[in-house]
Amino acid sequence: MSTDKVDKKSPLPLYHQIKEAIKEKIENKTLKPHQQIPSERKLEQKYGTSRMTARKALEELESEGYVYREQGKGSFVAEPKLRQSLLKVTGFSEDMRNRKLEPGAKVLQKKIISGETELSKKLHSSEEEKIFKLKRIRLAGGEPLAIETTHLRYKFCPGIEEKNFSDSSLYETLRKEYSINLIRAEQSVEATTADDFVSRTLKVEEGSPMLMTERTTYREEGETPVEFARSIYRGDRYKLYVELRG
Amino acid sequence: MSTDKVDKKSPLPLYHQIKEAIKEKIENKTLKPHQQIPSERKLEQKYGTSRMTARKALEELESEGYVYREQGKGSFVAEPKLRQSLLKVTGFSEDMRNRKLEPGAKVLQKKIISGETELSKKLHSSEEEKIFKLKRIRLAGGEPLAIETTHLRYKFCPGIEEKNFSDSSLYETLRKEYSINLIRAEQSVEATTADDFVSRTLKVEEGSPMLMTERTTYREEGETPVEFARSIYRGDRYKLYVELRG
DNA sequence: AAGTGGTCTAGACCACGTC
DNA sequence: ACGTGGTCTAGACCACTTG
Repeated sequence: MSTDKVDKKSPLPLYHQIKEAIKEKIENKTLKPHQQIPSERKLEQKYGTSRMTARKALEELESEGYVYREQGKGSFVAEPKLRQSLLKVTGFSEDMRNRKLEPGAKVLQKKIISGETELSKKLHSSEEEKIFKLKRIRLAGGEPLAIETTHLRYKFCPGIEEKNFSDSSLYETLRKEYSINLIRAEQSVEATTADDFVSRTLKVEEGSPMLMTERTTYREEGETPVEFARSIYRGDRYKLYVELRG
Repeated sequence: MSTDKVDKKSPLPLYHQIKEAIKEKIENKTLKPHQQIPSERKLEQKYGTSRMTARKALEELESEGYVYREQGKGSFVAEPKLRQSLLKVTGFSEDMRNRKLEPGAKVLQKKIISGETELSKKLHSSEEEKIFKLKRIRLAGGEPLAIETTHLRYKFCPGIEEKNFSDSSLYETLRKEYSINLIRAEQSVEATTADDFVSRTLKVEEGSPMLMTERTTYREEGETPVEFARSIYRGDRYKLYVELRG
C-alpha cells in the first residue's frame, strides 16, 4: 500500500512524505540492510520535487540512523541494530518489551507526601507542593528484576493514586490520561551492592552487584521536571545499552 | 581574534566556517545563553553567502545542541548543560577533563596479538588480523579510577606500539597521527564486583561495586569497527551521565 | 565518462510571533 | 506590517567512486 507519490497540497512537508515512504520500505524490509537506495536525482524525478527536497529526506533518514551515505557511491540502508540502540526515554515496561520480556509490577508503597527538601530540589518544586510517591518491585518474565521508586508532581496528575499500577505502564498512563509527553530525561548510572532490604526483595545475595539509576524526566520542550525516579536493578540480569555519537 | 569573514577559497565549506565562528562566540561567552543570534538573513549578508548556507550552519548548531530555534522568533544560544550532557564519543582523558580532573595512565600491558575468536568477532575482523592490545590503569587526579583494556585493529594504526600512552589521549593520537575520526560507538554498561586483581590494582576492597563498560567504536560514517575496549571503574567514584530523548 | 553525494546560489512563498 | 524560521525550486560546480 505504498503510493510512491507525494501530495503537494498536504500540510506535511514534501521531504517528510518522501522520508516516511522510504522509512516504511526499510521497516517492512522492501529495502534490506546495505541495499542501495535510489539516488537523490532518482528520487527527485520519482516524486517530482527538487533535488534539495529529496536530499533533505535522505539527510534526516541518515541522522535518525536509517541510512548511511557515502560520497561517490550512494545511500544505503543501515543495519537495524544501529537504529534500535539509540537512547530513548522509555519506562520500564517499554524497555522490557524491547528486550522481549513480559513486564510486571508489585506495588510496595503508594502515597502522597510533601516537605522533602532533597526531592523538591530535584523536581524544582516548592517544599509544600504535593508529591505522589510510588514504590514497586518490577518484574521481567515473572521474576523480580528491579526496585523502582518514582515521584510525580501531584499537580500534574491529580487522582493518579487511584490508578492500577500492577499491569500498566506509568508513562502510558501519563500520556493517555493526563496528556503528559515525557520527551527528555537526565539520568545517572552507578554501581552499588545489595543491602539487606534489596537482597530480600529481589532474591539475590547480600553484597551482589546492582545497577542504580536516577532519572529526572521533563515534559515537552520546556524545563519543567515532572518525575524523579530511582531504580535498582539486579546486576547479573540487567545491562544498559547506549549509542554514542561524535 | 574572530574575523567574522569567510574564506571562499578555503577547502572548508562556507557553512562550516560560519558554524565555527558562531560556536566560538558561544564558547567564549561573547554570546550568552538565551541571547538571540543574528537571523538567517543577517548572517547571509554578514558573510556574503546565500541564505541556505547560513541556514545550514544554524541547523548544525541546533542539532549539536548549541542553539535552539523558534519559528517566528529567532535563534538563541542554548543552556550549556544541555550541550554537555548529550552523549558523546569521548575517551577517558576527555571525559576526565570534562569532570575537571587531571587524566593519567600507567601502562600494564602492551602487545600485538591475533587469533582471538571472540575479539575478532567484535571487531568484524578475520582471526589472523593483527590486533594491538593496550591495558592501562587510568588515573584521575593522581588516583587510580579504572582499568581499561583496549584493542585496536593494527592495520589502521601501524607503528602505534611505539607511542607514549602514559600522558596522551589515545583518541587524540588516532585523530592526529592516523587521521582516524571515531564518530560512533556502541556501549554496554553493567555492574560487577571487584575480584582479587581489580581490588589490588585499584586499591579497593574485594567485592566492592564496580561499573563495567564495553565499547565498540567505529570510524567515519561507515560500518567499520576500529576499537573494542573494556573498562572497569570504581563504583564509589565514578558515575555515568546520560541524556535521553523521546 | 558517468553517476554519486557535498556544497552553493538567488530567488520564492508560507506559517508563526511580535508590535 | 514586519521579521523570523520552514519549505521549496531549478539550476550550478565540485570531489569522489566505479566502470
